[in-house]
Amino acid sequence: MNELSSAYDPKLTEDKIYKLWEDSGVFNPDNLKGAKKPYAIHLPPPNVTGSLHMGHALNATITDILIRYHRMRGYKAVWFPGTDHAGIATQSVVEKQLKKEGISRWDLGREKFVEKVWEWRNKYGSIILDQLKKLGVSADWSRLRFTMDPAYAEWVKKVFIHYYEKGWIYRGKRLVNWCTACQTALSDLEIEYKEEKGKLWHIKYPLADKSGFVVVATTRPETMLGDAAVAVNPKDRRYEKLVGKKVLLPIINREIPIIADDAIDMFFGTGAVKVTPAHDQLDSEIGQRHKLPAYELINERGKMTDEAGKDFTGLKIIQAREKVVAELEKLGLLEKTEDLTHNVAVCYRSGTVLEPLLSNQWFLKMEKLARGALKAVKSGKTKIVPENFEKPYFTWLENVRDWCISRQIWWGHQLPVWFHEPKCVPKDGHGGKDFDKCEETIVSTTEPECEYCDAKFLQSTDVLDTWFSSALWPFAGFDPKEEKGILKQFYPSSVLVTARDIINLWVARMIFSGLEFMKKAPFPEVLIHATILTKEGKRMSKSLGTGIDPVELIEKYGADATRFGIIWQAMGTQDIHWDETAVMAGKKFANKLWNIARFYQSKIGSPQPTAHSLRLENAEDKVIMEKLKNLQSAIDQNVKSYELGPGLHKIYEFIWHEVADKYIESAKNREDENVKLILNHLLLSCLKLLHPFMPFITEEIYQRLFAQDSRFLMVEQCS
RNA sequence: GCGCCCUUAGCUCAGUGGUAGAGCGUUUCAUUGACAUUGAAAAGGCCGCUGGUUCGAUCCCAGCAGGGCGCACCA
Repeated sequence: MNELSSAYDPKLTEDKIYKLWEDSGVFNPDNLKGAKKPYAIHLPPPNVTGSLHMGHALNATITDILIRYHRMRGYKAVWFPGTDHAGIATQSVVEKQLKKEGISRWDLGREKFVEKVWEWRNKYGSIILDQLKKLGVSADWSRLRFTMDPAYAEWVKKVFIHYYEKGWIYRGKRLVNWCTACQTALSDLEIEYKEEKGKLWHIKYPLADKSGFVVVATTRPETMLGDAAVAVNPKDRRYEKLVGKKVLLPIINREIPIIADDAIDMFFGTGAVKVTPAHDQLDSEIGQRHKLPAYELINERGKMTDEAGKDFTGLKIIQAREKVVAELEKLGLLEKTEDLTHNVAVCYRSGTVLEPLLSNQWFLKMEKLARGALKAVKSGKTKIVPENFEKPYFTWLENVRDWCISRQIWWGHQLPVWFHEPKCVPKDGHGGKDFDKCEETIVSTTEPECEYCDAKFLQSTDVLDTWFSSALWPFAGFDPKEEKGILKQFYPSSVLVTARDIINLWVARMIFSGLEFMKKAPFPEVLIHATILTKEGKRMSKSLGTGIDPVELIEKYGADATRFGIIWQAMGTQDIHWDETAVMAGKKFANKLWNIARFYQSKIGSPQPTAHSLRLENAEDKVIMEKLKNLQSAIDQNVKSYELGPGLHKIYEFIWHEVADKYIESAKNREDENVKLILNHLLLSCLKLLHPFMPFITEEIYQRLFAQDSRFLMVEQCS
């Protein structure tokens, strides 16, 4: 038992202690002898787009506290870690990196590009794991998963085929949100809105009978080339007499009808709206109601098509807009131009303005799945903590549209869909027969063979929405040899710890996937934790330079201090305005604890008999023991209701101001034996209480002062 | 437009139907004592505003103002 140095140095402790834990195998529940009741949490798999930020650190710290707390209390606790391939997000960071070298993904081709992304994921995947380990995360690394592991991929295919066979997956040409930069469709949840200053052009559409004009207001004049109607509100008196008449669409010179539709807001613009069914969500709905044709003006590259007319074909959207405006001006049909600030839909990854356009995509019918997910929460089988996050969950599920699950990117799970070659290849000796019987599309885990001819099937080049695979996280991708056993023991898991921004994107989809494939919701509780913002209340982001790297804090103050600083501020679900002084307080607190241990070492030396022999004759002994008892049950209560910040504040208060400032100060003047027993009991109890929050220093002190040898870890000493 | 949340010390935040609390910062004093990453103390608050309920409101209720977030709209 070496003497403790006068100041605690996390650098001399943390790596050594982490190795001790890893070597002991206690992170793997199979090695927890005697533990019975399962306690399981799945790490929300971080995207392999880059390194972890404070949000991950908060999530990981909360989870580690819950896991360690339960492991210490005899639960068979397991934390399943892993990472997410994060389709579009990862693809786009790799593309950006390539762009710096002047290469596009098209230059490389699909196969080589995907290799590059794998290289990226290997690099960042391991950086992420190192970061988690530095924080002290006690996850079961022997069961690390990645959402593109072979076993995971098998599940993804199985799930797709299951839905397909139920008739819930269909392919259709629908209006989707198209990102011209990422060259892919996006789901409704992948849209973000950006406020932008634009213009509102008022355009005169001449009535076909030459009796006057209808003025429409638009922010996108170029789409007039694809107008199929002008719509007004049926209650709008101004246009009452015009409904049913026709206008002559300028430039294109197409006669289009004036129709009445309830969706039109009488008070915006002129109350008359140009309807472009192929390039606007609302217009598309109006188009369907009124059976209007959809003229596809804009292609997937964001350029005008032939349909836009000779003068416009091939122009970029902005060029087409300028040209249309110029033409209208020339024709004297531009009434006026107003400035307007409005929100434009942008891609959540590239920030590019999204184009609504018609595209062949695969959709998953949401009706029944959404109903199940709604019921799970409404019935209380799955609780969202705190409750107020239930409302947005309900609202989304109640109004959800079918989920566009196909993406035109290269990084991800290719759809298990196979298309017959365009032409049949006669089988030897059987030429020319039965070709029309060939299946055009087959859904299958493996490459199918045509029954009727020798043509090959080509796999769909689309990949699945990344959330289609993350939705399976609570049950997919385990080693097939032990999958059954793991799911039997640890499905459903005990709680899901996550951030509010992915409640619908991820949590809702895990719930309905779990219900569909495991017949049970994947977790009884969803803990929604705070979001960490800058001190000024701004979003932390790498690109804005407002991000903080948890590893820098760990280097500077130590992992325990970092965890302390995070949890110290995590008082509820209120956003955290990050304050580094809390981490400094953590560092000081670690040193305080260390010096309590030094005092113990110098005054008492060796471990004392345990609490059974305590006699409480002295008043201050009674008081401190009473306070300890109260603290212990308060912490149990706090952890149970996920109030980790308040719990930590109480432990801090007790250790610093009760144990150190009061009890130890008075103990200095005492010579009796009882004070040694009490101090022994106090220090050990404090280590146990604090261990889930600050695992390194507590383990280090425990190893130095209490453990008989290094096979004895805090984890096994605290039930 | 609909919904949720926030407003308490200089800063970041707790908290309770009955003298208002922490961390950091500030000021004063102490000093080699387990710890200067220390101890003792102090200053600093119409607990956003206006009404209501109550013997009593920072807390409960209503309204207002300011800030944040989500959803919808954004022609």
